[in-house]
Amino acid sequence: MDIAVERFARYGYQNTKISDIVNDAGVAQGTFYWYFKSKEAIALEIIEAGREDLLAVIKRGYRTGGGSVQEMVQGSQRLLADIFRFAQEHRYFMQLLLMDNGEEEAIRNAFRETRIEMEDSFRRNIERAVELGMLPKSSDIHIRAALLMSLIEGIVARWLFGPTPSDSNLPELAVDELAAQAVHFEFFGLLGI
Amino acid sequence: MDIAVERFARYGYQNTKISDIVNDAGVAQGTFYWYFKSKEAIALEIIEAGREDLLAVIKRGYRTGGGSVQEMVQGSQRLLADIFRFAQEHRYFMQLLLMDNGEEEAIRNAFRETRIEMEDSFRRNIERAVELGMLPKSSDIHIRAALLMSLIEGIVARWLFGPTPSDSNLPELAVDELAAQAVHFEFFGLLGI
Amino acid sequence: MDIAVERFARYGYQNTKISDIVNDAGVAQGTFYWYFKSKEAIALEIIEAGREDLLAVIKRGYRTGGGSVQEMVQGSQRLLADIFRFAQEHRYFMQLLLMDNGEEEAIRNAFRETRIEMEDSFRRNIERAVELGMLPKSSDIHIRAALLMSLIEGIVARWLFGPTPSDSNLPELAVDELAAQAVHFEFFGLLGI
Amino acid sequence: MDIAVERFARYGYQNTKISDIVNDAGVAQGTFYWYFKSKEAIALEIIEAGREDLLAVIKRGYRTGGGSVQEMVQGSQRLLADIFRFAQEHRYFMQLLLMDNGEEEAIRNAFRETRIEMEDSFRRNIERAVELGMLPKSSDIHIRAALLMSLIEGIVARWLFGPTPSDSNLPELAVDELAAQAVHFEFFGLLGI
DNA sequence: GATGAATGAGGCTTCATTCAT
DNA sequence: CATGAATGAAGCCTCATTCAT
Repeated sequence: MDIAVERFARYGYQNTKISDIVNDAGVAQGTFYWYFKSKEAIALEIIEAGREDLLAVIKRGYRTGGGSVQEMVQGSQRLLADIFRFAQEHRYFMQLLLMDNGEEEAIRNAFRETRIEMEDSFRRNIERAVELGMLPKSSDIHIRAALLMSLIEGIVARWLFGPTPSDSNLPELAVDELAAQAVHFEFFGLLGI
Repeated sequence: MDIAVERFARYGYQNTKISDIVNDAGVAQGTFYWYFKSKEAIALEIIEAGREDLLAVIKRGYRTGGGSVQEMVQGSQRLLADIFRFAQEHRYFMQLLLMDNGEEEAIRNAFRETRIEMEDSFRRNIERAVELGMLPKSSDIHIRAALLMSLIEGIVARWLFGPTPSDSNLPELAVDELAAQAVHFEFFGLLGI
Repeated sequence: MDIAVERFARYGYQNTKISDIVNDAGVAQGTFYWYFKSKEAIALEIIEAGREDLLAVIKRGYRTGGGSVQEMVQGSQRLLADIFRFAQEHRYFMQLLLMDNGEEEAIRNAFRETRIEMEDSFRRNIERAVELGMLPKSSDIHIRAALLMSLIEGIVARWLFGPTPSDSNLPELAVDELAAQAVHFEFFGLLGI
Repeated sequence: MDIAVERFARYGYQNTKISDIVNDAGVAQGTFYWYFKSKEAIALEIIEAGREDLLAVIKRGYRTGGGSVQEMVQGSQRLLADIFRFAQEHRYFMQLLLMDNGEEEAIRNAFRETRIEMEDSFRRNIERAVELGMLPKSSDIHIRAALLMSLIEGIVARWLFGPTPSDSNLPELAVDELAAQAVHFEFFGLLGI
């Protein structure tokens, strides 16, 4: 699965031949089919495993127990840092999750659902913060969650998978710096102090 | 090209057969090759045409001639509205641009460059605003541009191509409402008044 | 289709590779799929064509307009001779029809139905003869038809496709001789005059 | 072997995987190869066992010690009944014997030889009856045997393995009734009293 | 310009058989 | 005797591209 996820991310699902995977793995073609029902099956297993790990990270990051705005911002920054760290450690999975709007129905859906669950977590987070009076009420919580999720997806994709202009230091940013910048934008926007 | 871009967007590049395109077009298979050198060639032509149109919209939107913060915000909102309108009218091209990180090297690069140019436009916009003292100085302009671009890409993708939760009214939002929400988040973040 | 039917009959459906057929035909592998949807499809087309021809022969052979027993026997002999001649001229199709209780569901059914139609024709023939008083009434017309059909199938299979003992002259028998022998057994049995 | 013969008969030799057989048997794949050299080997063993049993039945049935025509008919009916009973009790083997003109050379030949031996037994029977003056002389004893064998094969196949028209009572016939009908046709034909 | 038949390389999957334990 | 993981050859089918007309 490690070999497969890397190849899927680097060269694409369709461009990855079973023969590539088994060659890398040093086993025979038939051996693949002892462990996986099909090419699609291994992709779905990869997604499922990644999904669980990622959602666990997000779930663990929820420590919104009320408190000051500053504490909320710090909490958010911690969560983003966790997510970014996860992305760094599972870069091939994240590349697929963020960038592969693949051509295979089932696979696309599996990724899609993972992202929906992720966005949902953020939405619940925002909701709670609104209830606690830490964030202003807004007509559509969903749009805020969508904007936040867009932010995270986009910034991670650019951070890890480029491309970035040559004079940008984004790729070299440490996890905590990136989280600081992102969370700042998240709460204060371009105009924020 | 209209037929092809729709099929590419709906079913994917690899899942679109030349025979599908020509069937829809009502011509023979060989005819395709009179007009396009290859399957890749038509994709690249599609991208090139879309790229020009899109960048023209963005270029036209630049009317930042200094002024108050409010004017800047209004200008930005106008630009976003223009972009959203373009996306609405060229939904298949936008779907490919935003969601197809395809498997074909050349095609992926063509999309990628278009997005880089787009992001670059935003970066220059921000730079100018900083120079004019309308936005606070920041260590990395690129990151701000990346965050802004992420915002726009993510929100357009969700707005037009879903999926969105059933209780979200995002898909029904009018161009101007969406632009208002996005620009508000852009400048003030979640906490913004 | 001629090439395919021969290979199917000689070596079996499963043992016949598409590459065998196209090699014999002197065309490329892909060309096969321009004319036939699949390997199964060509088999079904072969069966359909053979079925129509065969049933046409049987239908044409019905000239039972009443008359003496001798005329009935002669009519039956003519019909059998027609069938045997057809079998001789379509030996590969007949070999499949009579001997291939193949492994492919759809193909087996297609052959099966053809044989059912054939047996049905014989049953109607017998029925008419009984109505005309030319044959004794019998509890089960179906069994008589089954016995008659068995006779024809078995004798044709042995005549054309062997194996026969070395001292049997069955394979060398002319169509009319074979028909005479078969019809004699049909009407009079082993004890018949 | 019981499991294998059933699967071979129901789904075909080629459609039966070794893994199917061992799964049904509740043993491991490798175990199969401790008992049988190959897939073909088990098929040949199945055929050999069935062949011996079947020929024993036929041999036992020979009690033609001269006598009246009526006694001859009764003897024949007893033999057919024995064969039909055997077929009923070994339906999967019989299905293969009668209907599987399989694709595997060796297997096809093994079945073929069994049927030749069977037909040979009938031929010797007829010969003796002719010598004893109980049956009329005929130019070709082989053809008579072939016709008789065809009769038996065809009627057993239809009786046990269908298909039969819905208004036929053939499938419900008891062994003795079937034997009576068949032997009647055998000796007297369609016209026989 | 247009047609559509022909090409052929390439990939996923199956499954009988082997073999180390 | 038994296990079950591993092997790898083989075949059906797809589809971008070509080309004679």
